[in-house]
Amino acid sequence: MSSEKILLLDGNSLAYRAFFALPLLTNEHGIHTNAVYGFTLMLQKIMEEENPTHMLVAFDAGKTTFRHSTFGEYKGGRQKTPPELSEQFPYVRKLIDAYGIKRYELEMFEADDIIGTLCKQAEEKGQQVIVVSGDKDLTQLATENTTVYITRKGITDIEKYTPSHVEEKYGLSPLQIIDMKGLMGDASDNIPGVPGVGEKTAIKLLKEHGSVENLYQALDTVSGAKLKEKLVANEDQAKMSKILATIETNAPIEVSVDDLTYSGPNMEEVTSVWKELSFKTLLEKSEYVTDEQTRTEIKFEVLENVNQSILKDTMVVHLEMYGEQYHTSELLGIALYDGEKSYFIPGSMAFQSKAFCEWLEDENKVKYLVDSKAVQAVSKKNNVSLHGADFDLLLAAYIVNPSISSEDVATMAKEFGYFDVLTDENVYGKGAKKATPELDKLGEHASRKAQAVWKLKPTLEEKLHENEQYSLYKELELPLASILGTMESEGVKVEAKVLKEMGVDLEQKLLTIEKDIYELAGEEFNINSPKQLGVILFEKIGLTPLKKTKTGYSTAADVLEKLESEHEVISHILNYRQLGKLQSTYIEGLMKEIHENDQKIHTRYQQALTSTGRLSSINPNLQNIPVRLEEGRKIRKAFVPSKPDWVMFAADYSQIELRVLAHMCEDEKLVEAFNHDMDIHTKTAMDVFHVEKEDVTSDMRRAAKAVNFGIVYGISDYGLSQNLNITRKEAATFIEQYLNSFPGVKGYMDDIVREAKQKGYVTTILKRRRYLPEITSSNFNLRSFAERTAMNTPIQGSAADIIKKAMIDMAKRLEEEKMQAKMLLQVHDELIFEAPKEEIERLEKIVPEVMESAIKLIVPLKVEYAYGPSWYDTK
DNA sequence: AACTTCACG
DNA sequence: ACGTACGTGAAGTTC
Repeated sequence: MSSEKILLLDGNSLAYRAFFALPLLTNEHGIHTNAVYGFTLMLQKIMEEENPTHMLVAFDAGKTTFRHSTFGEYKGGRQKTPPELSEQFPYVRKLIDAYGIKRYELEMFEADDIIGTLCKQAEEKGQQVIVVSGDKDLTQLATENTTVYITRKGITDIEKYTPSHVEEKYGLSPLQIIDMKGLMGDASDNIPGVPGVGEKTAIKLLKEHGSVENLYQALDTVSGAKLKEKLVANEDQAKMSKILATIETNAPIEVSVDDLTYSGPNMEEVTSVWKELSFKTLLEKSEYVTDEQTRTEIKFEVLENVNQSILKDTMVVHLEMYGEQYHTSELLGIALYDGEKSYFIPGSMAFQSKAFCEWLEDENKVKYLVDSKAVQAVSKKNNVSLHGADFDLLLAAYIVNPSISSEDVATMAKEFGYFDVLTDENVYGKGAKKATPELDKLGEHASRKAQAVWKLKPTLEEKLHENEQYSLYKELELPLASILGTMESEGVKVEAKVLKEMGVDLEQKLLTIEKDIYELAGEEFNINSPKQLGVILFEKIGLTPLKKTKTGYSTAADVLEKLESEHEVISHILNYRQLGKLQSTYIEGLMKEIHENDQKIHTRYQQALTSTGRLSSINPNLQNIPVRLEEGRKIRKAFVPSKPDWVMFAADYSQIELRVLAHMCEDEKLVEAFNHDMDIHTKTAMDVFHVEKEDVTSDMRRAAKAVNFGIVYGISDYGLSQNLNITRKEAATFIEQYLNSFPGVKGYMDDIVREAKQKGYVTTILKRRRYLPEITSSNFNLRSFAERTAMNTPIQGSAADIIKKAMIDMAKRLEEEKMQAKMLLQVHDELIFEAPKEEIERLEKIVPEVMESAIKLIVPLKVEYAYGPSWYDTK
């Protein structure tokens, strides 16, 4: 017997199995990938275990097969292949090609028949044959030389059918499997068999008689009158069923076993398909990708300090910091790369180098960076201003696809097909084991990052151009990074004393409320534990639970508010929660973040995180400082100017999201409302409730306001009903009335969802993109969510575009006017400045002017502003 | 690390 | 029939 081993796979069946075994995964371009992924895992495993010399994947060619001429309803009544699966077949084929595996399909024949035919040919050649499928019918092919692998639950779990295993399982020979199918039929293929005969009876009959034909010859000896009757009545059908179940082993195929030699995968092509489909786990695990040996070696020179001679006109500069908190963390070293040579300067000495600082400041020296905002912030701390930032890897990757959202160079690089860099976690370790590596390793890591930036620049820039996003990236995000870095580094002064006094006061109040609650509850417990609180309220006191969470009773504020009249303790709990939040998050939390040296808080803006284009703020979050309730709003009294005789100045866009909506949908009434600067909620109430302005009650206005919010969020009757505490039906009526009153809005909502389905993504005014793979999902929830996102993202994202542009214009204007005023914070639709009193008059003119003209819409933008001795007073 | 709650736009 | 309003971050509890 030859040492050749042939692997014959049933492509359709395995892809089906994979599809139903795995949840519906998608990559960022909206392609479903679960079937391809599962197929890949099976393929990897089986090839590793079997090491075949020959391979083929067979596919079904079309709907009609030769079996249909025997039985028209063959495979009738089958559910249509879900579109989520059919769209994956091209990728399965592509992957097979990349592996260098032959594939074949033949008109009028099924994959089974191709496999059966090749199976016999291979056996004749003396090859060992392995057939892999998810379909048990294939077990009829098992012989001494052929083993049939059938997938079990999951994807990589297989059952191996040799003739003896078939015997063991059914008490039949492999060929008798066909007879068995003939008698019992097969619901999935719509093979009728003999009605009333199932697996048990079929096996029993075949054990006695051997085959369908023998059975019918000896029908008299069959015991059981009813059974005999059924067999007689369905003789033709049984014989036909057997024919249908028989795999053709003599199909007119045009390939022969000799064509199927397999010489191993082309891993470059395989990984490129993996990249396309975002198979991150496979890419990470792949030796090809992560093995030290396959990673190209890099050279870098360690320098004591920066000398003039290495500083070129164009370079990558990368600051390697310990962790992401660059405001406080240690600068471990600086990597420089000029396209040929890599340098690493350990420690923070580089900023001592006059040559380096001057080079950073020189706008004619072109810099490529990983994160230009971080470099700007750190530079500013060293009294240096970064100029000439020309490429920012983090921002470029984010604009191409905001869902990437990793700050790690290796993770970003991998997305774009570059693998010669390690993850920070790999180099530093994680959790308790996290530590700075030795100099060599650190230098190599930083240098690899620097080189990755250089190599990735053309790839990303090409992608940006292709998507028409280059100017969004280069003229909006990149200059903004520098401004944000400066704002972060500038920081905002916070009076610890003010917070502390509030804290003492709160402490007292909390203790009192705590005592009251314990008394009313009749026992002491942890009020901060929803679980314990739930037991007290809903079991001990016996209130009615109105809502449940995954883990138990919901004790969220909206639930408690509905129970307020039921028991006295509720209002105390709500009060306790409110004050507790202030104490822990805002008093204690913020005090921890005040820097010793300058009494300031330096937040970090995440410029490459949100999927809509907004910024986010962390360590601490300064975008959610209380304002709605007076007690909380007092926190803002601690936010003060950094210099005596300066004031805080805040300006915010009024109704920016609804104005953006008006701009995009061009609804006549909405546009007119803004052109006349009407109160938009009142106007909405007038149109929805068909009343005159004078007759709009406060409740009507409140409802209209909620509807407007709903419109911006991607309206749903349920959401609105929750918000307004009305029934879903009433909410649905509101929405209908709204959309009838503003037909342009309805048109926009319909169009944007249709567009998202067609393109797979939505865009903002400045061509920011968000991919929405789930918009074509057959899962109602996933699809609905994607549809609401499709409606909301262009609105929220365009508003983000506008304020970002305003920030750039504002920074420029302040510089041109040589003003001292500083932009300190951005809170989505507002900008907060500090300025000397003398500049206020000019700011009152400049800020609204600049913000209102940031981006021209078909409706005016409106800015309101206020100033005072603290952030609290800017109302 | 997941869940719940709540602060903001 | 399905069950959710969009986008965030931080704190505290529980597993």
